Amino acid sequence: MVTISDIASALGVTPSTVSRALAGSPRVKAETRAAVDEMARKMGYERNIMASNLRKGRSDIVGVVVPLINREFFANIIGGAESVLNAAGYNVLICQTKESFESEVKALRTLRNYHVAAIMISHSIESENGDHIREIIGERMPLVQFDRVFPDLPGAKIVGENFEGAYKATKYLIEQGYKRIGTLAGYMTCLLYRERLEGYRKAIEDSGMEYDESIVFHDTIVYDKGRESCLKAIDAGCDALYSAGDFSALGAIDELKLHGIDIPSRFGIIGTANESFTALMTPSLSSLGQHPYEMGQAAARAFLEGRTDTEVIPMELLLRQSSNRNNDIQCQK
Amino acid sequence: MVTISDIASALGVTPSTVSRALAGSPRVKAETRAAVDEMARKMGYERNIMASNLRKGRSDIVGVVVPLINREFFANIIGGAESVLNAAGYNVLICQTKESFESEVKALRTLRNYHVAAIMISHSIESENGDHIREIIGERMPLVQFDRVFPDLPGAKIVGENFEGAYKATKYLIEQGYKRIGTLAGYMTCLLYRERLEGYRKAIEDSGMEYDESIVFHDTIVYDKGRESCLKAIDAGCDALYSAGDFSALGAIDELKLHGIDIPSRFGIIGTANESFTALMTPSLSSLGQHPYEMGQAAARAFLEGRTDTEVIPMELLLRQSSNRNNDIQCQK
DNA sequence: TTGTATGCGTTATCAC
DNA sequence: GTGATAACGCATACAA
Repeated sequence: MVTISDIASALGVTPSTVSRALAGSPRVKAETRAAVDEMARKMGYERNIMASNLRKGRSDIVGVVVPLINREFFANIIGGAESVLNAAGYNVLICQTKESFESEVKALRTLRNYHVAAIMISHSIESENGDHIREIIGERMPLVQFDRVFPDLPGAKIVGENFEGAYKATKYLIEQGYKRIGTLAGYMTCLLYRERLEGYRKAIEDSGMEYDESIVFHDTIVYDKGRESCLKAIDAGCDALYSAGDFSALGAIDELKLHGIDIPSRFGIIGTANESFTALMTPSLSSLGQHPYEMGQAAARAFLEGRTDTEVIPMELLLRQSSNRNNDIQCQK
Repeated sequence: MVTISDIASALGVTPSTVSRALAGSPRVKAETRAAVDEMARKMGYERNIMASNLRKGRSDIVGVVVPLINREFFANIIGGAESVLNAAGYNVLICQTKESFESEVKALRTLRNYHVAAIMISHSIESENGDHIREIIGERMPLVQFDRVFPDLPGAKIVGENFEGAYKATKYLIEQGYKRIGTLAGYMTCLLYRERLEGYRKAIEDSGMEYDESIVFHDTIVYDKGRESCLKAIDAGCDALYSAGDFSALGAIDELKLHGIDIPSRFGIIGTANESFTALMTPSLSSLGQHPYEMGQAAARAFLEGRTDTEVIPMELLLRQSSNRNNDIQCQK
C-alpha cells in the first residue's frame, strides 16, 4: 500500500507537493510534477479514494436509485448515465428499490452517508411524494430525477413526453377504426401515468368519443394485472387498448389469444416503453419508445452541468402488428 | 452533520464511548449504550462511512463487474447478489465492462482503490486470462467469479452446468430425429463456451454421429452472427442447431424464417440462458435455463461464508416450440 | 513554487 | 467500563 508520503520521501519532497502534483495543480513546477508522476507510476501508487473523499467531504460516486434493475428500460438508463459519468471521472452506485418505499428510504440513507456527489432517482411506486427524498438528502446534495419524478422537488428532471406520446398512440388506434378504446392506465401515484392518462383522454375527446371511466384500468402495469384488466375490457365491449406499459400489454395479448380474439383485426393494442420483447412476439407489439439510454445520458449531463431545469425526451410511436388493423403501414422491428 | 463527538458532548461522555456503544461493543454499560442509541436517534446521527472505512482500512462495498448490465441474465445475477449482500450490511457497486478488456482493468482498479470488501466478476470476452485480475486485486481481497470464470484464479467460482446442459440439449435434438445438428458455439476464450461445445460434441459422438467441425460456428453469440452462421448452417445441410446463447438463436430463427424454412418441422433449434423473450416469440424458443438469480445469491454467500470452492448451478432444459418436432411434449412458458 | 500545520470522523490501543 | 491519544491517507489554508 503505497501512499503519497512514500512517494514524497522517495523524492525528497513533502506529501503536500506530491498531493498537489497528482491533483494537477498549476502551483507546482512542471519538472517536479513529472518526477512525481513517474515515481507514482513506478511505485504503483493508487490514490486512496476513501481518504481523499473524507478529506474533501464528498465522493466521486453518483448514486442511482431505480425501482428495478432487470427492466431493460432502467438498465439502459443506467447504461447511459454510466457512460457519461465514467467519462467525467465518477463511479456509479446502483440501488434498486423493488418498488418499496422502505427500500428507497434505506438506499437514500446509504447514499447520503457516502456523501455521494449526486443522487439520480426514479422513485418507487409506493412513494407518494418526495418528502422523504428532500428530508434525507438535504439541500446541498444535487438531485436529478428521471422518468418517475416529483415535480415539487428541486433539481433537474428528465421526463418522457408522456402526454403527447399517449395522445399519439390513442389517436392512432382511433384512426385505425377501433371504436371502443380502453386504457391500462397504471399507477396514479406516478405523475407520468397521470400524464399518459390525460393524453389518452384528450385523444378520445378530440375525436368526439366519450371518455368512459369504466374502461380506464388502474394499477395495471404488470403482466397479471394486464390479463385481468383485459378480461374486464373485453366484457366491457372494448376493441382496443392503449397500455401505459409493455408488460401489461403483453398480459392483455395473452388474454386475448386465450379468448380467440384476433389481433389486430378484432382488437388493437399499443404498449409503452419499447422493451425489446415487443418486437419479437407474435403479433409484434406496437409501443411508445422511450429512448432510455438518452434519458440516462441527459440525467448525467444535467448533474455535470449543474442544471436544474426539466428536460423532455421525445417518445416515438413504433408501429408493429398489434395496432395495424388496416395493414397500411410497414411494420418495423 | 452530526458526529459522534456531538453525541458525546451532549451526553457528557467521550467519543470513544459513543463509538463503542454504536458498534455494540460488550465493553460498554447497557445503560450507557441505551442512552447513546437514543441520543443518536434523536439527533439524527448517521455514521460517516468514508471516515469509518478509512479508519478500518476496508469498505462495506462489494464490487460487481459484469460485461453488460442490460442483459436479463446479468441483471438477475446482480439482483440475487444484492439481495443477500444488502441483508448482510453490504452495498453493491456495479461496473459494466461492455466486453472490453480495458474497461475491465479500469473497473478493477477503481474497486481496488475503494478497498472494497470483495470483488465479484464475470470477465469480458476480450479477457483471455486472469492475470490482470490477480495483479490488480492482489492476494488479500476476496474474489468470487461467476458464469465466466478463469479456473486458475484463486477464490470461489459459481458456474453453470455447461457440459451437461449442452449435452442434454443436443441429445434432445437428436432424439427428436434431427439428422445434421450444428452448433453456434460462442467464444472459445470463455471456458463456459468450451464446456458447452464439449457437451455438444459428446452428445453427437454418443449417438454415433460424426463430429463435424465445419458445422461448429464460433464467435456467434450475438444476433447478427447468429444470422450469418445460420445461413452457413443451412448451406451445409444442417437441420438443427444448438446455440450457446439465446440472442444468436434468435438471429438464426429470423434467418430461417427469411428462407421459409419451417421451425420445428424442418429445422430445430435450442438456445441458452432462457432470456424471457424466448418464451414470447413465435415459434417460442427452447432454451437451457441458467437460474441467474440463484447464481448471484450463491456468489454472495460464497463471499460471506469465506468459501473458495466451485459451486455448480444446474441448467434446466426448457422445452418450447422451436425444438419440438414431434409435438410430444407440452410446451412451457 | 514548496513546506508546515491541521483536520476530515472514526476506530483501535493504550491506560486508568 | 470509560477516557485520552493517536492514526488511517489525503487535501488545503497559510506561511515562507
